[in-house]
Amino acid sequence: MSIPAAREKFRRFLVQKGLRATNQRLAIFDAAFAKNDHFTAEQLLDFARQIDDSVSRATVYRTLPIMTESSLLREVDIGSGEKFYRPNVEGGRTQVAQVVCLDCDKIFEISAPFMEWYGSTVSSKLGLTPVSQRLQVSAHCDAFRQTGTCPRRG
Amino acid sequence: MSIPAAREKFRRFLVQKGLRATNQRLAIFDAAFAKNDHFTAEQLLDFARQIDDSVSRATVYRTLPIMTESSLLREVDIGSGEKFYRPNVEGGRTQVAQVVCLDCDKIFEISAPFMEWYGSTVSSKLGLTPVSQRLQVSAHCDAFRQTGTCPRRG
DNA sequence: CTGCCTGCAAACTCTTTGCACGAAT
DNA sequence: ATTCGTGCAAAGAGTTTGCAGGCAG
Repeated sequence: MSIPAAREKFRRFLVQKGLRATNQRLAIFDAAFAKNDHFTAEQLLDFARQIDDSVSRATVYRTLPIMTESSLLREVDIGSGEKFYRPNVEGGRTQVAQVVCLDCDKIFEISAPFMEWYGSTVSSKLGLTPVSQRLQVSAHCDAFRQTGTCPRRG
Repeated sequence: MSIPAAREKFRRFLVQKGLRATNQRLAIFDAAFAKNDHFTAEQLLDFARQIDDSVSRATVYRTLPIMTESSLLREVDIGSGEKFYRPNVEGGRTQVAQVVCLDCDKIFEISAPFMEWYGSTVSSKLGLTPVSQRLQVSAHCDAFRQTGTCPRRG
């Protein structure tokens, strides 16, 4: 999905929910989709303010759940105190796992379609219906261990 | 591993690390192992105080990492603001996935040995060495959806 | 116009930390 | 004795919320 198309989808989602397409919400959208990488709420605030300096922290925190619910953003919790978000360009149907490098502080995403099967199998045994599944691998960087620097770092 | 054996292991771990086997640390241990279920830091504090009412919140928070490092406890982060812990009776070698029921608020643990394989496979492609992996399934309770109550709730 | 949205700042939750006292070795 | 551990309370990080004014529909 292209960025303009996603922007239109966001607009439509807002209208459909009886919400208003304010400048701030659209600036936050643009900030989120300008970088194709993971970001925190704070980073998103900084960037959204470069587009519209009236955007406040509160509005960012209020907009993030809306964008997550509309599956324009995916929430990525790596258990580090703060949550990460990332544009969900594919449309949100793909199952992905995160590989978090403890040296680079980088988050890689890997397709992991078997997760869905696993969730269903395990849940049905417990009398549950799966909603979502998260697989996360924490790892150390080989290059960092050998040379003391990580090529991906920065 | 029996509870007395685990208690002895904890004592030995403390001594070996040059730490002291204080009454508070042992009360926290006893509280953690008295219930065979997940608990939060706050719940552990309550329960430890029933054993030794001099235990403070700070000491609980300072003791939890020690017990986690000694692999007597396992940390379970379901991305809900607060962390959960659970006695690691088997010894910590087993790979487990968590199934979290969104209706019951209960955490089930399921053996998932393939996770280790997955972590290694994916990490090596990225030039990383896996340290740990977490798989978590969020699900709704079928019984709750049909009857409005969940038998496991409470 | 009406009512949702906003920024601000205060509140909140969970966890960590500085300090002076207290206890284990 | 010495040194580490403790409770207390304050601080900290990240996020949420109450309120009075502002802007979209």
